Amino acid sequence: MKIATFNVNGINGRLAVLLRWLEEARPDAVCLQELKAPDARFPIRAIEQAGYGAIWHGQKSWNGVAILALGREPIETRRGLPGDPDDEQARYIEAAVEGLLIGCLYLPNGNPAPGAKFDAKRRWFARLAAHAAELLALDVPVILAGDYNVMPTELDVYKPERWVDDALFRPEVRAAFHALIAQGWTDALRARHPDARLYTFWDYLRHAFARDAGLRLDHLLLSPKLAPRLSAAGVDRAVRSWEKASDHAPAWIELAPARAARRRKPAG
DNA sequence: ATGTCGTTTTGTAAACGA
Repeated sequence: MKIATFNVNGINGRLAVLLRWLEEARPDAVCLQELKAPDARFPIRAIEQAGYGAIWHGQKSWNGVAILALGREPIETRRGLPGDPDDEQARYIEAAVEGLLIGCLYLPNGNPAPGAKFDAKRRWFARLAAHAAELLALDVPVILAGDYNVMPTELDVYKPERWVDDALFRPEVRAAFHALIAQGWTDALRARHPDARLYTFWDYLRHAFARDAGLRLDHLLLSPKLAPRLSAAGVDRAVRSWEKASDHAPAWIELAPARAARRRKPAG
């Protein structure tokens, strides 16, 4: 089973890119972020014609998240992150797909830092951690995928010293990410590629992609029940080079069938 | 600072957020 996350940066402006990638990659489930469209303008017909069922949580101009499932309808379990009734930004949606609970998230950018936006990012992160802990307590297979707007370590930044004061890399935000991991989650791409420079985002400015001046911002976190099934992970870098590309590339994982996880190798 | 996208609108150019 292949599961991907992709910040599309405008689902209507990038529809041709999304459809081409769906056709080529054929992921079984997809988390999308930055739809930048209200619910009524989600291109559900084109998505269905590509073979996918979908649920979405849209918003005019900004944010917006969706979950796609190949050949089936995702069963929505949550819309919006709990913990703040005044939060009206469309940044979280959750669904059951093929026995898997999938949380799709778009964490606030938080710039400029310090400031009100940075404080809001930290509060949203705290709410995510609280909800993530509740998901772990369910003791079911869970994946939390999306644009976390965090580079977890220096290996995830083309030039770390330039980013130390940025909301995407400040110590408070990295600490929040590592505290989340410490709950028991597995950062799937890093688990499969411990030493590789893997980026999922390249700025439109200053020919960042041509220079490979990238950041790893998009992450797939696996619950303990799911982590043993991780068989492959990667980034579809080429998508970033396509015409009218998003500034993010899709990140993906492959999971072995559930029964394979029960086979244990002898210790040692 | 740089400078590039998609989006929206007291709209076809400028602002905003990323």
